[in-house]
Amino acid sequence: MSANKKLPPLSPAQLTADVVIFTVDDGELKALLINRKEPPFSGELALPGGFIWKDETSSQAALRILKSKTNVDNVFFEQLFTFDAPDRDPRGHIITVAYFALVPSDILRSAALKENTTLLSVKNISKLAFDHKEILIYAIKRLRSKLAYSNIAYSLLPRLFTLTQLQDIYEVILGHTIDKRNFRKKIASLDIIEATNQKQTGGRHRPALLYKFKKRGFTELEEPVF
Amino acid sequence: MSANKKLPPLSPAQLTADVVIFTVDDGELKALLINRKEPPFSGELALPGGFIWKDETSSQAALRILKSKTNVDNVFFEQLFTFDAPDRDPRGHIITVAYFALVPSDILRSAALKENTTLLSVKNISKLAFDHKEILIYAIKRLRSKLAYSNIAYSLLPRLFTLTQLQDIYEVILGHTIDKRNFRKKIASLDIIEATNQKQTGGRHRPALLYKFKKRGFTELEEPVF
DNA sequence: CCAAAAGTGTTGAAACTACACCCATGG
DNA sequence: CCATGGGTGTAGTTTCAACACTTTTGG
Repeated sequence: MSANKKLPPLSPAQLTADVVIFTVDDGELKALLINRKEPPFSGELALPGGFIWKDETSSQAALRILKSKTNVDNVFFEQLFTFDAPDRDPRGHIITVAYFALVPSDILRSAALKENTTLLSVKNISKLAFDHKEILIYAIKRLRSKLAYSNIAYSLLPRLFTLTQLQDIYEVILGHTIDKRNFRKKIASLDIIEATNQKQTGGRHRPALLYKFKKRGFTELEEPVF
Repeated sequence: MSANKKLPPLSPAQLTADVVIFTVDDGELKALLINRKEPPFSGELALPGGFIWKDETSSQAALRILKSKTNVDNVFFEQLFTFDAPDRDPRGHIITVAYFALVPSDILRSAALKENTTLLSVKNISKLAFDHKEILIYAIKRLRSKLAYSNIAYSLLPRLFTLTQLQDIYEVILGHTIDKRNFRKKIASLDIIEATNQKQTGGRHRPALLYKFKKRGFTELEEPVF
């Protein structure tokens, strides 16, 4: 912010917001993608995103985009990184503030029923429009470290859930299996969830106790969960 | 990036880059600040920063600013966060991509001799121009977690240093003392530094062995250093 | 010889890892 | 009664935290 006597030409960049919307579904980490109908990159897959409007912050724009795709806005959501490589958009100097959000799979599955929208396992995403693959890789990395050091799993599960469902979230995102007894001991010691008196119904096996998060909102942890 | 049939008005934001330049000096964490000579916030302290020029990325702008203040550019440096609250700059909608850098204290001390430039302990920074206090607080938080999980201390020390100097870095930034023997055991187990055959001279006490980082470049660690 | 910082090991506590069997339900 | 996933404890190992004295130099 220092003053310049003779001002050099300033960057006329336009601003967009892109949102990586994750869920864990069917044992896989998936992201919501849009099948682009217009150039550039027509016919390719891209992250949901759009231009930031006047009198709107990037965070408001990202939330608007999230809500337009999923109808939810009370989920975990944070700014990731700003991408501004000069050649990232063929239309010119367009920079993007990337965000990521975590949404329970039942909500995202119905969202993906909309036209042009798909829910894809990150393992099967080979190429995306713009630099969106790079954004996605960055988002996965951030997701892993946030999951290990916070309670954000609350944002991937329904209000009531079983310990096995919770463990699946951790195993899928961290990418390795975890011993069931050790996982339960660790989660109990973190004091972030509590048992309810309800049980899961419908399985042909012993019904699981249902748990809930003590706080459905971001809480940082002192020690990692595996 | 979805196409809009009727485009709403887009944000005409201008872009700046601000850089939090840290050092550890005299047992304190300090940041390089500029005494502003022109409005807005004339006479107040601010982070070094400036408008992003045409055909320049935010990272290039931040490095340009860093180099103009310190004459170094081979130090640890990364993007922090993008701040775009609509009222953050009284001149209008100006958003900033914030970066942070770590510079050895001898270099920053001479840099701070320039006019309008000062090196201030973060404990003594009460108020800054714009939202720069918020940016500084965010940077300190990021610095703490990066320090604990990487080798970035290399960027705060000369090429050769003593174990006590290294320990001081950790104690000052993490904000608590560390047992000397435990610190040395932990650092040794991380395998990121190695002893040289040189010794520190000049103290009226037993000379300390000088060490160097095996790699002077960012390396992520698996386990935290305290 | 004195002051000052460098350097070095051990022990008890806590946390982590690996591991196997019984339980409750639906079909 | 069988298949399926739910639920639970212990022992060995590793890591962590606390703690005090000897060494080397300069003045």
